[in-house]
Amino acid sequence: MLQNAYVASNIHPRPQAEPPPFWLRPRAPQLACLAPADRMKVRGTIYAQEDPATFVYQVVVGMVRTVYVNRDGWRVVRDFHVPGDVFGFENAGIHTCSAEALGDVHVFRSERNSVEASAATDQSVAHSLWGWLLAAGNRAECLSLLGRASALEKLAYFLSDVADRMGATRRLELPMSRFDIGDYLGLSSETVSRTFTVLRGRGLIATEGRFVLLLNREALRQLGRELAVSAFNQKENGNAPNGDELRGVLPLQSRGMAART
Amino acid sequence: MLQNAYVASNIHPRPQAEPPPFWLRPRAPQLACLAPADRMKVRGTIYAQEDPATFVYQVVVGMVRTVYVNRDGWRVVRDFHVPGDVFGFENAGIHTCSAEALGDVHVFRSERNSVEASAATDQSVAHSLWGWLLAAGNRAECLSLLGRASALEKLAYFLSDVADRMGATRRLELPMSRFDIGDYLGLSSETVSRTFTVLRGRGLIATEGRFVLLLNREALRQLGRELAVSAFNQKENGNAPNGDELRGVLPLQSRGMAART
DNA sequence: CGCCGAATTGAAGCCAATCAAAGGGAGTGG
DNA sequence: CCACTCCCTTTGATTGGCTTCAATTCGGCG
Repeated sequence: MLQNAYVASNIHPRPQAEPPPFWLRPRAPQLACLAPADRMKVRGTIYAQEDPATFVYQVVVGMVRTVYVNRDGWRVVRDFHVPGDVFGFENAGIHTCSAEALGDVHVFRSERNSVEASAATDQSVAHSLWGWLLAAGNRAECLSLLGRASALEKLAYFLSDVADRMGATRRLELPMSRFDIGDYLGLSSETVSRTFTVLRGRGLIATEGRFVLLLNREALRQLGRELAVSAFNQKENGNAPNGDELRGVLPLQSRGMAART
Repeated sequence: MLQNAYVASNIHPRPQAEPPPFWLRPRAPQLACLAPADRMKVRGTIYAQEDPATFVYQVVVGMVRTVYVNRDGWRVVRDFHVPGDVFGFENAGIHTCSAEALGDVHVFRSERNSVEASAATDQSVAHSLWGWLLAAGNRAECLSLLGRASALEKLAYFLSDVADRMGATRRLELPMSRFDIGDYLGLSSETVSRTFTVLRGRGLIATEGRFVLLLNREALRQLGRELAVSAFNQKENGNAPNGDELRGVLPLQSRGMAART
C-alpha cells in the first residue's frame, strides 16, 4: 500500500520546544534518516527562484515561506513550511519559487541527487518520497479550492491549518506579515486585516502582537472545513452524489455558511 | 535525474485521429507498458467519489472529468483528462473524487496494486510514477493560482491549456458544459458564457457548437500566461526578484492586463 | 523624540454572483 | 413533419464582496 508507507519510518527522538514534536506526527520522517544531511541555521533567502535545484530541505525549527514571482512581477506565496515539512523538490532542474526563512530557521539539507539515489536502492526512502509528493499534491489541491472561498473562510482555514500543522492548540505564532498571508490566500493585506478584525469581533480569536489566541477552535475549523479535501478528514463519509446531479445548481459564494454579515 | 525520466519510455504506435498522438508527447508513457492493463470503452461514471481506489486509468480516446462534491453539496470539477493522462491515483484507499466520461471514452485500466508492485521492482516504472505525481502536483499548483485571476484570464488559460494538452492548433472540441467549465475555474456558468462572448467579440475565438476555433492563439496564451508556473515554460528565464521587494505592492486583480473593458 | 514600515480603519469603485428571462438544439411523441 | 419538452446557453439587471485609494494609528529602533 502506498498511503501509509511513510508513517512507519525511522524515528530519531530529539529535544525540541513545540508540542507535539514533528516526528510524532505522521507524514514526517526525518530527511536526515533517508540521506546524508547537514543541519544548518539559515536567515533570509535560502534559495532564489530559478536557482538550480541542487538541494532538498526539511524544516527543523522555525518557518519558511516559498514565494513565486511571475514575469509581470505578480507575487504569490506558495506555502508556509513548518517543522517537519520538506521543501525544494522540483520536477525540473531549477527551483520554481524562492524559499525565504521567516526569522531564524534551522533546516536539514540534503543533496537532491543523493536522495534520489537513495530512493532508487532503498524502497522505504522511495515510499517516503511518494508520500511527500502525494501530500504536496493534495495540499496544492486544497489551495486550489481556496480560490472559491470567501475571505472569512480563507482566513479561518489558514489559521486552522497552520495551527494543526504547528501542533498548536491555543496560542499560535504567525511570523509572517499580513501581506504574506494575503499573497498566500489571494487577498489584499487590507482584507486580511479586516477579516482578522471580524474574527476578533466574533470572539473566535484574540491577537497579541504576532501571536494569535485561538479562542474557539471548533468554530474556526467549521468556517474553513469545506476547503479540506475528504482524503484528509476521512472520519465521516457521507453519501456521495453524482457530479451531474449537482451541476452548477449551488451558489459559489454562499454555500451554507454559518453566518455572513 | 528525475524530471525527464519518463520521456524515454516504451513507445507503442497505434492508429488514432488527433494530431499529434499522445504517445509522441512527453509525460505520457502508456500505462499498458508499465503493468497489465485492459483497454475498455466506458460511458458515464467510471468510479464514484469514495469508492475503493482499486484501479488506475489512462485516457486513450475522449475526455474524462473528475468531480469532487463536498459534504455541503458544493461541486468542484478537479480536472479534465485528455488522451495520455493518468487518473485514479490516490494517497488514500478511496477515491477523493468521482470520474465521469464525457461521451464515449476509451481507457486503459490497471490494478493499482500491480502498478505499485511493478514500480517496486522496475525503476523505469517508478520514474514514470514520479513523473505523474509531480505533474499532477504542478497542475494543482497552477490551478491554485487560477483563484487570483479574472474571469477573462481564467477562460483564456483554460482554452490555451486544453488546446495544448489536446494537441489542437486551431479547432478545439469542448465536450463539457459551461457548468463544468465554471465549476472547474471557480466561476458561474453565466460568467463563463459572458466571457466566451467577450473573447468572441475581441476576435480571439469563434464558436461552432461544441467546437471552438482559436483565431488568435498567441493573444489567448498571453491573457492566460501569467497563470502558468515557470517550470512549465522554461524557454525564457527572466530575472527573478526577491519576494520581499514586491510584497503586496502589486494589485491582485489588475496586474498588467492587456485590456479590461 | 522622531522616523519608517506595518497594521488598521474608512470610503468609493469594480467585478463577478445572483436572480430573472429569453433564445437555441436535440430528442420524443403525436 | 410538426409540436412539445427539457436542458443548455445566452443576455439583462441588480446586489454584494473585495480591491483600491487614502488617512490614521501602532510598534520597533536609531
